[in-house]
Amino acid sequence: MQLSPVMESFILHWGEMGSRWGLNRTVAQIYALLYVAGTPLPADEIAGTLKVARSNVSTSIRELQSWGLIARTHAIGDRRDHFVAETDLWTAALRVADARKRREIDPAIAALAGCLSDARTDDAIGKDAVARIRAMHDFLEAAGGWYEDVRELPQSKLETLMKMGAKVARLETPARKPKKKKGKGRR
Amino acid sequence: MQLSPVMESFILHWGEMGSRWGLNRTVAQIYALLYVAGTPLPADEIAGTLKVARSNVSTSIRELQSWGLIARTHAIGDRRDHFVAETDLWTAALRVADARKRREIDPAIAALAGCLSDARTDDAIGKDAVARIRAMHDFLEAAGGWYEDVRELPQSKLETLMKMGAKVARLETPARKPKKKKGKGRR
DNA sequence: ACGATATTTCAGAATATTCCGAATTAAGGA
DNA sequence: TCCTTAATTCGGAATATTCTGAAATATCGT
Repeated sequence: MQLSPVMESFILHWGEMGSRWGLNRTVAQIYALLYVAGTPLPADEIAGTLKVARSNVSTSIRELQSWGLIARTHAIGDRRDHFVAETDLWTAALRVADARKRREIDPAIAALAGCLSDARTDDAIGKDAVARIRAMHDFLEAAGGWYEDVRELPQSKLETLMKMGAKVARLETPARKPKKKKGKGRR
Repeated sequence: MQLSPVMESFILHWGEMGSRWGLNRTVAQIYALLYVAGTPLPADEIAGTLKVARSNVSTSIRELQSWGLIARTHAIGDRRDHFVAETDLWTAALRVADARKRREIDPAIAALAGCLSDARTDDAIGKDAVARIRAMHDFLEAAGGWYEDVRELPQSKLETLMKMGAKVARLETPARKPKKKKGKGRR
């Protein structure tokens, strides 16, 4: 696929960004390419466009699928798999959040629970240290529970909530000093 | 400092976890150590306890400070710097969120804005591709704006909101099918 | 079943990151 | 000031990650 200058720079920026969020460069770039392209692309064309090995694309695609960020499609008269990016950004963001919760938060909670359980037979640890570990466990559990609650809301509702911003809470704190902002108001 | 078995396992788990969130192992372990210790510790003792080079501690401490996760303190009659972890987890989480927004989200928005600006003179890019880039820009900007709104709320209000969970939105969607859950209800 | 094309696997090369330790700089105290 | 101790810097070693290219495997049409 022929990349225009802006597409190229978009993909490059995404590569950077992705690596800060725990994806590797290739994975991030493939998502970016599929996202701008907006049309299904076969693996070899992805490899050619991004100038990476075909095998690398194969691995990266598997990872993107594990995040739920791309889907496999087919074109008639073409045996090759084609891939499309999830272009709805709410959906994409929630997929990533789901995956991170499942892979990182949940195991962390479990590990902390394990620590707390072990702490009962560890006579070298202080009460307050245990209390701090418990605090962290409870904090993560509360955050996870909140996420699960919010996650069940329909997307439209989430969008509304986000547009409302802090107004939700303002209902309960009517008297607040007005926010001073230098830039032009958003939205 | 003498570590009990549970403390050690806590620190080890944190090292794992931290590396998934973009910190390196040493940085994460130092935070974990200071967090369980609950008391200020000098750099050389941190190095000794975690069995890492003193210089590594120096570097890692600088990074933890840049995240606002630890603070420097002093003990009378001791020339050495001592360090304490931020033990309030709300504060810590918000500090990390602030830093990530500033370091990652804001620059990404700027980069996308740059792409959009350049797109006006890029005649090889399609209208719909530009529209998708714009969609991503707007999405991030909306998320960032929401975060700024929410960020200004006092911590107590945030805690309340979190405890309320999805009930906030339920006010506006009164008729929902009851959630079926296998486990015991939380809280 | 066979050949053609598509995909995946994997060992090791290339690259990037983390970490150590020696050297340097900074900060007291006498 | 000079000596002692604390802290930092930084080159390069150790380690971890990513990427490639060749080989193996799978899939499809005939």
